[in-house]
Amino acid sequence: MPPASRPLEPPRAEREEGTLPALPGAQMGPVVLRFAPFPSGPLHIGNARAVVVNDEYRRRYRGRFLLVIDDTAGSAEKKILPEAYDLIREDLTLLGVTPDEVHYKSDRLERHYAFLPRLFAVDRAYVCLCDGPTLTRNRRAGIACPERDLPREVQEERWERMLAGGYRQGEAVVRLKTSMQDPNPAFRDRVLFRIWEGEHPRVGTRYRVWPMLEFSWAVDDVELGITHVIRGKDLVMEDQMETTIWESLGIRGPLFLHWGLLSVRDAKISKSKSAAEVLSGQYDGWADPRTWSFRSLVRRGILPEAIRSFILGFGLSQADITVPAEALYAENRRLLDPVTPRRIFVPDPLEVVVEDWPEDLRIGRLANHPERPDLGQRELPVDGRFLLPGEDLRARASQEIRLKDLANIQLSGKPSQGSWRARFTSRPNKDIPRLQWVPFAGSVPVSVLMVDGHRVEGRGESSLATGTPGEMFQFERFGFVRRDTEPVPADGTPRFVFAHG
RNA sequence: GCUCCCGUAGUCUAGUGGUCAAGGAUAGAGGCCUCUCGAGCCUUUGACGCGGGUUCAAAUCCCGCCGGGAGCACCA
Repeated sequence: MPPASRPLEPPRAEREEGTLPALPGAQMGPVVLRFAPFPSGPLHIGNARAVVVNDEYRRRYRGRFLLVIDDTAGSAEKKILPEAYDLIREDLTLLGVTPDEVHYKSDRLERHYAFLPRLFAVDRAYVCLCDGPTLTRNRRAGIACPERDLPREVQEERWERMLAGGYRQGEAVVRLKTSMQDPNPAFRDRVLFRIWEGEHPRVGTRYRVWPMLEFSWAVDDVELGITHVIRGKDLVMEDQMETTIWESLGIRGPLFLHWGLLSVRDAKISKSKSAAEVLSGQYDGWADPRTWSFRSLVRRGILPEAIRSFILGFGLSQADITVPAEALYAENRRLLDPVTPRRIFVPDPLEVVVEDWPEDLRIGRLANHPERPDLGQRELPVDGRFLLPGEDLRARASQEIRLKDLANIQLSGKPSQGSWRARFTSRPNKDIPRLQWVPFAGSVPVSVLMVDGHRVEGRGESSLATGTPGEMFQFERFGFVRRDTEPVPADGTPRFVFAHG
């Protein structure tokens, strides 16, 4: 009968609830949320908030969660990456989020086209024939475009001509009539449609007139029945645009809610840089830890549940925040620690020979978990020759140290001929530095991929040689690791990925 | 510069006029543990940006200031 131990199930699922405020005007059932990524790469930690918060509200209100791939034409700086369509869907699955519906912006152009005449009808849109620089200059100066007040018939005719290919890229745009005197220069007669003659990865060259984000959403949020748009406050001007459009038509749209900017201090979230490094082969694919993609986090053994509670802990505050990755690790550690077996890994191993090793001490018994006797133990044969972590060894060159769970030894200064000498002192536990060890004979090479992309090589206990990809261990005095799902290299060295300490 | 947003401990967050001499998490410090100087457990340090007002009473409401951030694209 094992003594009292921790519960088997990961603790504190209950902590998850209650951190997000109630959704204004929401009722059970009819709530419809959306997550709308631009397909330029896989989802990364920066998208986590949008996914988790919207999904959380879906769960709470038993509503619907729509994935709307925001794949309008983009720009030179923001290019669609064709494979991102699949990557994004896989990443949602990784997080345990299943969209109720999936839509593609690029499938909806006809709807956007069909909507625009409603704005002509209320005299709130016009076709502007200024070139780009002129448009910008006039906007800044508050000067109206000469085409602005041409009659509706002319606007509609020019619109038809745009659709028919009568203008080249850059020659015409459709603009919303707000006011050229609006105090916010950015808000003066923003562009609704522009011409783009490139080839789209999904719809090819079928369309040449593309809506801007704000207009497409003014249409889609209403047509898709979105009730709440919850996203970062960097998009507030888009709210204003949508609202302006709806008000001019007497349409009632969804409610907008925002959170402030979240940056993870230790994660350089440069999506474009990551993409470049991945595509050039500098990085180890989209799951390279340096990308901070969802898949890289999962590869490291960060549980979706940890990402969830990490995010939900921020609530919906509009303050801009910078959090250390440690906060995410703390969530993960809390879930992992109670259930994760311990193993021995010795980084940068150095040989230590204990010359007077006792004859009768031939087996080391190590608990698989310090607080879970029910998880059993394993036995390691010992003979006086060990591998110890180099860094610790050098720092304790002539001290007495404890081989954790085994015996105490006195190190005798500097190494000779590549190995260190030591004398056996005693067996019982002692309050001296405790180091992890592995028998010199019967250990295996182990490689651990760290967050910065470098590998720590070392030796581990022999049981690490084989196992199931994805299994988690805590390497004592090293950190939590996950057996890599990438193929084992030709030399057979088992590979792990470092999660955190 | 203009528009908008935000300001509770090192960091993140709870708090919507009294029950707050401000709660939690994480980090820090100290201790514990038949044994992780990197896990765990316990204890502990530490905060309402500043100045005015309103009120019997303000972290909570109002004004000003200071500080921080975002946006200002024919990108999303």
